[in-house]
Amino acid sequence: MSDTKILPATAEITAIIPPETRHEPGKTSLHDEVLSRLRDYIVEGNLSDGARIPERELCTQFGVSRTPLREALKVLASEGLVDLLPNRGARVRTLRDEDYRELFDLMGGLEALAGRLACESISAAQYAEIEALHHQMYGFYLRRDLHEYFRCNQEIHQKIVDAAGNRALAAMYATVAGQIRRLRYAANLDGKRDRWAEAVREHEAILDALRRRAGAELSDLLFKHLRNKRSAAREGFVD
Amino acid sequence: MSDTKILPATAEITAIIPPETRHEPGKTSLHDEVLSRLRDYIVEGNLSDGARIPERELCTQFGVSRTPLREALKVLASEGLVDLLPNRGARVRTLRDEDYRELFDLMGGLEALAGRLACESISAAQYAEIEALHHQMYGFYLRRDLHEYFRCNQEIHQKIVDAAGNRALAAMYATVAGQIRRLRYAANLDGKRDRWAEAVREHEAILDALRRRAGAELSDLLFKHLRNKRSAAREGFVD
DNA sequence: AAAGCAATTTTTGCATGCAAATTTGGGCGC
DNA sequence: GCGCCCAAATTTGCATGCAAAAATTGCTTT
Repeated sequence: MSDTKILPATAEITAIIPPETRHEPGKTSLHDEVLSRLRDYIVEGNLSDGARIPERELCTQFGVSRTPLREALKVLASEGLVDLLPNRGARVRTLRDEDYRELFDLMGGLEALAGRLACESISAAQYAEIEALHHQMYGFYLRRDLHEYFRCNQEIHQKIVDAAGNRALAAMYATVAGQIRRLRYAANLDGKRDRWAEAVREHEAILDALRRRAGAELSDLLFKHLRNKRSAAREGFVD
Repeated sequence: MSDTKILPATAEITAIIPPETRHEPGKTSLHDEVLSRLRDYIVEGNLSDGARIPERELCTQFGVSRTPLREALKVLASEGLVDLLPNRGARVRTLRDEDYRELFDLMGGLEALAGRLACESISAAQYAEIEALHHQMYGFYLRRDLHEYFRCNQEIHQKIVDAAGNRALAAMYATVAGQIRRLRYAANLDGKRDRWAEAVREHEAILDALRRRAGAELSDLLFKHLRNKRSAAREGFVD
């Protein structure tokens, strides 16, 4: 049996929408509401790979008609989260190894760019935040707290992207990160300690390059860091 | 004159779609049809910045109902080509200087990545193609044929992206290129000869790095090349 | 006349309807 | 039992209907 299955295909998605969200004054369109909810739901891995996305069922769960739901599905398909089969409905996109390989490289390219741009414009306060996160993360590494380490790690990378001050980049980064995030990581560390230690050393070099505002160097470090992450991901570990 | 007409408006909806598209094996849905037509139409600059996109009119022009058109608009909005104003329809997105700055940097980052990846996997034949294009482009430079030079230039950059062999990257590149392509360039070269000559030299360095499969170096050259292009674009010239 | 304002028209957002495509569930021959 | 075929049920793609939100128009008041 596949342990990637989080919900059975027929599982109830009931009560996703707290009733008040439909009446509240912050009146976003139903389309936007459905779009972000469904995206989050998929990104967070609540639907298994290749699972059929039943329009009618989701309509009742979200309390909307098919029109806004179908609009959301088209957008999610353009983001690469969903496959649309002509006359055969929508499915959660299944990413093969090759797709993950490409996405990690793309993420590496985007982070490399972010690092370079961040060096041009990062403020002292922004740098200090990242440095603080780095030390925090190091603490989790020493304590072997993988979960918290991972959270810190993600936040550091996100803050570098933010520091780049490029909204177009941030948007694309979010899309790629969303696709990758569906990958589940092994909690078992056996045989992965080396990679973890290496990742921490890489992060130290990254922080150092950022401190020196060494854009091209940081760019290179970040790409290579993601490359290594890509290899490690295949073993089920992501730093 | 408001010649926003894409297809002749026809009373009979059934007659609009060329028959072959309905029977063909590669039969696309109305949604996809409308999406790519409308995207091309906008990318090619046929609609002016900020122009209202009148649903009803486009529906008659494309010969479809509002449903597939609205689905296409949502996707185009997520691609950044269109702005959706709540209860007030869709407009062609107006990009300010700051947006172009960001997009050129993003493009630079993507091309930098493409160059690096291309160095890892490009075939001799692919390299030869690019080299041939480069020489062709040089010819147009010598003859001061800006239009053909520009076409060659674009093709070279596209071929580097293709050589990277990364579909996720290619898709993002296409999206960014689409947004940037709406920028119109001046045909007047006065005072831009220097930048043109510099761009040609940059291209020579790029080709040389690619020949040597010097990934990190090529990556850096490409980013800087795009940075210079970004500056030149503000003067109305793009190499 | 210009500014306000109410009535009308148009446009938008979403729900629903309908035909065509697909899936499902026998029944039948082998 | 196992495949095959065909009718019923479901699902999909798109058009249309309808109420609410703008935009437009025409009238009034100053």
